Amino acid sequence: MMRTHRPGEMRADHVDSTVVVCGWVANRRDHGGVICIDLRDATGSVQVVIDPAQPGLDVGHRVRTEWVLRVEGPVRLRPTGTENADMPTGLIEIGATAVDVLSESEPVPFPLDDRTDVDESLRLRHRYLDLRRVPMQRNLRLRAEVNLALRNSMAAQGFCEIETPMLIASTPEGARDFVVPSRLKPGNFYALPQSPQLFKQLLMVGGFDRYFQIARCLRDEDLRADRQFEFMQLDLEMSFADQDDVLAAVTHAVQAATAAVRPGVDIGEVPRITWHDAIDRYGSDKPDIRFGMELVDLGEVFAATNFRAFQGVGAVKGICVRGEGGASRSKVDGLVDRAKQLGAAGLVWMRVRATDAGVDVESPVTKFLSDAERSGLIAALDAAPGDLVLIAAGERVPTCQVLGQLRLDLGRPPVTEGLAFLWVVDFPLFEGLGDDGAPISAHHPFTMPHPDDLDRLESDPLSVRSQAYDLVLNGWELGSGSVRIHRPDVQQRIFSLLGITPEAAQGKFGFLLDAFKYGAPPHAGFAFGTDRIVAIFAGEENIREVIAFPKTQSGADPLTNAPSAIDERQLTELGLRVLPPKA
RNA sequence: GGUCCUGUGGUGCAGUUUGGAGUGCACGCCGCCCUGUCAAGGCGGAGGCCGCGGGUUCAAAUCCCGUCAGGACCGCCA
Repeated sequence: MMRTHRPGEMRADHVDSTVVVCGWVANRRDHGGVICIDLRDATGSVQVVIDPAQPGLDVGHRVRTEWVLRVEGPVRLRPTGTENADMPTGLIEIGATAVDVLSESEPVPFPLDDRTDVDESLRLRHRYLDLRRVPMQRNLRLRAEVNLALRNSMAAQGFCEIETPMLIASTPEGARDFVVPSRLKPGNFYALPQSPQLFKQLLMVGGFDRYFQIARCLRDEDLRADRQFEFMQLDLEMSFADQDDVLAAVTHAVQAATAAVRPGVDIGEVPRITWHDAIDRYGSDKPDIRFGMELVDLGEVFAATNFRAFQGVGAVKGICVRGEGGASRSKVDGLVDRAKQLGAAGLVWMRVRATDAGVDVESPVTKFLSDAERSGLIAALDAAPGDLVLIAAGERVPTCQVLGQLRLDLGRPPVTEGLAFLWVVDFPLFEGLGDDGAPISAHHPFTMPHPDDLDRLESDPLSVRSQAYDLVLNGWELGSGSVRIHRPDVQQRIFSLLGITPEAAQGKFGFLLDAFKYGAPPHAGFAFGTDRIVAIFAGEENIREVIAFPKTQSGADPLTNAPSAIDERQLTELGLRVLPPKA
């Protein structure tokens, strides 16, 4: 028998039983006549006490950190005064009667305690050691809990789990594809899926009603703290369902995931905000609603202003930063620079001060403002002495976005604080006009326009709302979905608006359009990134901390050295030749 | 493609602003001592391409240029 118990499970009620435990040496304290070892496995650690004078136990002096031991002996209460209240197993210890060295270890390249903040590339090069550390153990087990809860929730809601292929046809839309050369058809390529989007719609045509998958998605775009080449999504699609049905199903899943990792926490109904309101109030289509500092419209206050910068603009908006009125001039100048860097023409700042007459503002632009304007903006922003007011003016959406970013810079709580889910609904169907004058899909070209806006599709496309929606958590975009177009005539109108000819559409998505000829059910779906939701649950700002083997920012894996060159023979087999590097 | 930050014994840092001997701290490692510690303790010791290349200088970890690696961000991510 290899073991009878696990180190972290040992408690006082095991006293007097003889146990066998296995694990790694987390720490050793060799006092000469007595040796204390903390033996660790996935469950935690327990103190093993070795008397090296006993026969066969002098090996205790040789034992080093990260050696793998099998220890046999009675569990006993620690002598009075030597208990360790900081350890769950701190009341007891194992008095070793036999110690087998199962594996020796060279000195490890970095400490495996959780006090040391080790360089990340070193951690990744020895990820198998990093994984032994408490934070990675905790994060990956948390991730497994979330996956399990999501899967159980989907199953309980009657969704059928179906795998879709990894080797698919490349479509030029969207993100850059990873491609895989075909051996049997040299010169041709598969693409790795950016998402199972088209397949899940085909599954609806195929009569599967409710599909889900925890799917691997791949996009060859530059990496970020919240973006890897490969990432996981809870992907789902529902037939005979509308937007509310999808939102309810996804809400159920994230409620279950939250409850799994935060026992007793019920996120309740997830609030909804329209895209328009999100931009207006938070300057973002993924608002972090854990804190206030909302954007306030000052258009009325400055309707008749003599201040040039506020005249004839789409919007004048302000935020009130509580208690920042004492900010240094250099900090305030930094905010102005930041606003300009974000594309604003400028940023007006005002310190709110108490005066004999009440409250007033102090700013380089005060002389351009009337008494009514100053009191009006103070009232509109509910500003109090000691506050800092920031005002931007210009085209509505970009102006809101600049203030929205400043709001985050100045007020965003740490990632570990709070869970604020939010639905953002009524996205515009198109996000703008391309260079060729044709509108650009905000979501993807299969998104159903809002029924009330359908008749403006051709006349005023940019005003058309879509039945697309995003799920946001603490200001992170978790995922998005939409009601899909299932009618060929509507799809055709969208394609022609987008400047996609019927021939081009047939070439790119012909199989989907063909499928829709044979009785496509109305359907809608969603997908959200599980790496991101797990990272937030884990209190990590970086999804690499919740991925077992992530890539670096340059897309490399320091552990396996991917990507790497391949043999000439492999290239020949695939009909490929590598070009010399650009000079 | 771009902006910014970082790179110093195995690890984490200080030293770089103002050039002057690889100087320092903590951990780890090796040896000896030690019967109750738990980040054990005491004594002793080993360990350096200061990321790499070039330049300036009598002299470069330090200044300049380039480059590589890691990170944050912009672009990009239907």
